[in-house]
Amino acid sequence: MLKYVLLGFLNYQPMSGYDLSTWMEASTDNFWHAKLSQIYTTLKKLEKEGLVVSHIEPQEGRPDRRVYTVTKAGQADFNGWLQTTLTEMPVKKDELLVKVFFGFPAGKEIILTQLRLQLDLHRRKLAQYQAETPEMVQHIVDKMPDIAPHTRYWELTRQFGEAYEKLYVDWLENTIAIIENDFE
Amino acid sequence: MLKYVLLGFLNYQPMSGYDLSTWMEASTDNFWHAKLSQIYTTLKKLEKEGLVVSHIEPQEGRPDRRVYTVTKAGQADFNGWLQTTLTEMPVKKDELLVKVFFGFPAGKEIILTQLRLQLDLHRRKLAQYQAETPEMVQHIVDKMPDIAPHTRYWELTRQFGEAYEKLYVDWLENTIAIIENDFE
DNA sequence: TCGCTCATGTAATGGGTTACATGATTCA
DNA sequence: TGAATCATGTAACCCATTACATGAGCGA
Repeated sequence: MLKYVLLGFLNYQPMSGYDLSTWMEASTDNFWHAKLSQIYTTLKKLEKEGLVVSHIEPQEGRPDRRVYTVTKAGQADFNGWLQTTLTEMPVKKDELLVKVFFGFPAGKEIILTQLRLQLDLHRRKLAQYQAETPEMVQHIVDKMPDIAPHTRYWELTRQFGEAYEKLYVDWLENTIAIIENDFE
Repeated sequence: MLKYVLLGFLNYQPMSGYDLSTWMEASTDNFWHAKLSQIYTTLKKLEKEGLVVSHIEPQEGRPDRRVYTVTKAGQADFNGWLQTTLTEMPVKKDELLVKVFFGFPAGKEIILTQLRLQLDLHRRKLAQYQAETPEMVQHIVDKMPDIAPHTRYWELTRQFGEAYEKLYVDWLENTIAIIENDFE
C-alpha cells in the first residue's frame, strides 16, 4: 500500500526518497505513515518491478540524490488500484481503548491519568489540522501552481482529520467527566 | 500489544486460545484485532516468558482444549502496562483517504464509487454498534454475573466506536455531496 | 562545538497474514 | 451431502520498526 502513496506522489513529479518522506510528513502522514528506511526499500522494490526508474543527480556540498520517475507500467498499476473498489473498512488499533476496556480492576485514577494525557495530545493535533495543514497547502501551491487542482481532494482528507480529532477530544472530555462523577 | 489483550481476558478467567478469539471478536475487535494463528503463537511465547501457564483439558467428541491461566508474573506485567502512560497517539492507516487524496486525475466518478461503497459498509457498522454490541454484553452478563462491574468500562469503548462510525458516515455523506455538486 | 538538515542505504528483528494440515460433530 | 463449529498448531511470507553506518554544511 505504501507503494501507491509513492506512485501517487511521483505522478506529480519525479523526486527522491527523501523528498517523498517530506511530502508524506506534510500531507498523508495522518492516514498513511512510513519511515525513511521503508521508503528506500520500497522504492528499490518498485524499480525491480519496473514501476519506476531512477537516476543519480550529483550535487555540490551535499550528498547526491537518487531521483525516481514513474514508468508507464507504474502509471497503469496506480490507475488500476484507484479503480479497484475497496470492500474492507480501515483496521483500527488503539491502545488507549484497550486500557479503558480493561480499566476496571486498575481503578479510576489510573485510567483518568491516561485519558487526560491523551486529551492534551489530541487537542494539539486538532489545532494542527485547523492551522498548520492549510498553511502548508498554501505554501506548496505558491511554489508549484500545477498542483492547485489536486488541493480540493486534499482538503477533503484534511476535513476528515479535523472531524476525527474533534470527535476524539469530545469523547475524551465526556469520558473523563463520566468516570470522575459516576464511577467509584 | 496483543499480549495485554490476552492477559486482560485471562484475568477474567482461564480460557483457551479459541475462547480468546471469540471474546475478541465479540468485544475488542473494533480497536484491537488478531487472527487465531497469531493468538496461538503469542500464547506460546507468553508461556515461555512465564506470564501464563497451560494445561490440556480432554473433551469427548471434540478436540482437546489447551487452557491458559495467568501467573502472578503475568498479573504484575499487565498491571505495570496499565499504569504506564501512553505518550503516543494511535496510528491511523486508511486506504480510502489515500484514494481520495490522489483522486484528482482519476475523475470524480471513480472516487464517488469508492465513497458510496464505504458509506454502505460504515452504515452497517454503525447499526452494529447500536444494536448488536449492547445485546452481546447483556448476554455475557447473564452468563457470568461476576463480569458486570467491568461492563461500564466496556460501554465507554462502545460509545467511542459508535461516535466514530457516526462521524465516518457524516463525512462520507458530506464528501459525496461536495464532489457531486461542486467538482467537475 | 553541538545539533539539525540533507541524503542514502543495510541488517536484524518484530508483528501480522496467508496458507497448509487435521478431524469429529452438528445442523440444514 | 455439504457447510459451519469446535479446536490446535506450523511454515512461509510480507510489512514495518529499530538500529547501525556515513558524512558534509550550516546556524545557534
